Amino acid sequence: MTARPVRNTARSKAAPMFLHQKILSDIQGKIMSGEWEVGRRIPVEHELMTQYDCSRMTVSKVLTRLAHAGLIERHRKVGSFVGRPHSQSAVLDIPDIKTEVGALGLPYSFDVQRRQKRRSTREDKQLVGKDGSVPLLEITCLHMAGAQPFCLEERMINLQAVPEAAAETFTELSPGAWLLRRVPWRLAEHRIRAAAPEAEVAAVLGIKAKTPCLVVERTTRGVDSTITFVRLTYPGNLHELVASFTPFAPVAQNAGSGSSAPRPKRG
Amino acid sequence: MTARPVRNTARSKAAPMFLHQKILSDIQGKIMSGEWEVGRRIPVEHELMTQYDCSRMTVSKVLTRLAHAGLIERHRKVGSFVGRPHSQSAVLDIPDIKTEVGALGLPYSFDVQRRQKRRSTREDKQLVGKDGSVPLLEITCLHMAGAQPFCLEERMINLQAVPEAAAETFTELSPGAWLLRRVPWRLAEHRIRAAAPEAEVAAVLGIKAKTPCLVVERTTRGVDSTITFVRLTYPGNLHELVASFTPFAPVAQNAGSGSSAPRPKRG
DNA sequence: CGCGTTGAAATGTATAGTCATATACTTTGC
DNA sequence: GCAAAGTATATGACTATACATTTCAACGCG
Repeated sequence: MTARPVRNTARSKAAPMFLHQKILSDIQGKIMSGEWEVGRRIPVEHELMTQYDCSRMTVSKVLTRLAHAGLIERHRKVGSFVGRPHSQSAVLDIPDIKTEVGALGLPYSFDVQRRQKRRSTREDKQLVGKDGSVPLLEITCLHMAGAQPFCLEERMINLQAVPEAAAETFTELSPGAWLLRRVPWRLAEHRIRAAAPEAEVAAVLGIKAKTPCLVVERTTRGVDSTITFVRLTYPGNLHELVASFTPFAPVAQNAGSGSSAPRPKRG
Repeated sequence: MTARPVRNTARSKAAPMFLHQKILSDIQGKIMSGEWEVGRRIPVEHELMTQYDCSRMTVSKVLTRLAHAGLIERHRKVGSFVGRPHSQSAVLDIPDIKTEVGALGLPYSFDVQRRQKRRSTREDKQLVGKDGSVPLLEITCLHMAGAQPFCLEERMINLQAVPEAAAETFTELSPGAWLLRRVPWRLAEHRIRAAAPEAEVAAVLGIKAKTPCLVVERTTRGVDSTITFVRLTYPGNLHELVASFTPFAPVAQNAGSGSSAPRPKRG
C-alpha cells in the first residue's frame, strides 16, 4: 500500500506518471476537449477513488486543484461540475462586442453584410494546420453602436471544424457570439496593432481613410485545428482595450465556495 | 486534535479563517508586498508546522498550491523560495522594449530626452490614490531600433513611492527596466488604443503627423500607491502586440520541478 | 587532495482515517 | 398539507504516518 509511481500498466516506457497526474490529465482532457460540456457533473470522489483504486485524499487533491484553476466548481453535498470558462480571459478584457457597446450605454445592433462559402487557399494558411484546403465561410459583419458604426468584423470560419456554421444565418447572434457558445476552444491568439483602414473598410465604417484604427486579429484554435480567424477594425478613438495584470498568477482565495456563480443543475 | 475553524484567537468577529487560509494569506502577503524579495528562502515545512501548530500535510498543501500558482519554487532537500514574477504576464506579451528590439535583430539603444521633477497636479490623478500632491519625476525617453526610432516613452514616476529614482540617471538601464527590477508591483493596468500622434511626438519619432500609432498606457500600482504611469507610442506598422489565451486558467502540470529555471541560491 | 559512499534534510506521493459543514431528500408531527 | 426535524451524501479541513526521491554535506579512504 505504499506510494509508488504508476509505471503505466502496459508498455512502460514513457515518463512514469504519478497517479494524481494521470487523474488530473484525464479530467483536464475531458474538459478541454469539450467531451464534458459546461455544467456536466464530474464523478464524485468515491467513484474516482474506485475507478483509480486510490484513496480519497488523492482524488480530492486533484479536484481541489482543478477547482482552484477554475476548470471545475465544487459544492458540498452536490458534487463537482465542469466550470464555465472565463468569457475570454480575466486579464485582457476583449468581451463580446454587444457587451462593449452596452457598456457605452448605446443600443447595439449588427448587420451581416457578406456571407460566402469558398475553399481555403494558400493565403489563408493561418486557418489550417498542416492539411491542404478546407471549406471556409467568409463573413463580414458591421457592429453598430446606435447609429454609428462601432466595429467591422471580417471573419473566416473553418467549416471542417464547425460544419453547423454552414447553415447558420447569424440573425439572432453575431458570428462571434454564436461561435463562442457553440465551439469549445483551446487557444486564442491576438495580434493588436494600429493601422489606417483600407479605403473599402473606411467607407463601411464611415470614417476618413487616414483615421487611425485599432485592428485586432484573433485566431481561435480548437483541439486539432483552427476554428476561426477574425479581424476586428475599430475606428480610432472610439475604442480602447484594457488589460490588468498581476505579477503572479492569482491564487484563488476560495477553495470552491463559488457563492455568486449560479450553480448548474444537471445530472 | 480535531479540525475546527480557527475562531481567530482574539476578538473573534470576522469570518472564521481556516488554518490553511491563514498560512496561505500570510505567505502570499509577504511575497506580494515585497517583504520577502525574490529568491528569499521560505521557512521549511517543519518550521511552518511548528509555527502554526499543525501537521505537515497542511503546510505542504499550502506550499504546493503556491508553487502551482507560481509564487514560489520548491526543490527537494533545498527548500522553497520566492519565485520570480513572470516578466509582465504570460499572456499579454509586452516585454521589455530592449527584448522587443532584440527580437527584430536590430541593435537597441535609448536616449533620455527630458528629465524633470515637479509636483503632481490635479490632472495627474491616476498617479495618486487619495492623497493630494506628490513629488513626480517626469521622463521622456526615445527607444531606437538601429537608427530608427522605435518607441517614445513618456513616463511619470511617483517619487514618494520610489524615492531612489530621484538620484537615478537611467544611463545603464532604461526607466522601465530600472523600475521593473527595483520595485515590487501588484497590478498593472494597460489601456491600448490607436491614435494619430501629436505633432511634437510625431517629430521626435520621425513620422508624418497622421501616421497611426499604437498607444499603450500603463499604470503600475504598488502596495498602496501608484508607482508609475507610462505612455508608449509605437509608430503604426512597426509594432504589434501579441496575446495568447486559453479559456481556462492553466493548470500547471509540474508540481514544482522548475527544471529550466535557474534556482536562486541564497540563504 | 580528490573521489565515492553514506547519511540526513527537505520535499513529493500516497494512505487511512476523523470530524465538520452544507444541502438535498425523507420522515415526522401537527 | 405543510413545515420542522432528521438523515444521508458529498465535499472540506485536518491529522498522523509511511515511504520515495533528490541533493547537500560530511566522512572516510587511498
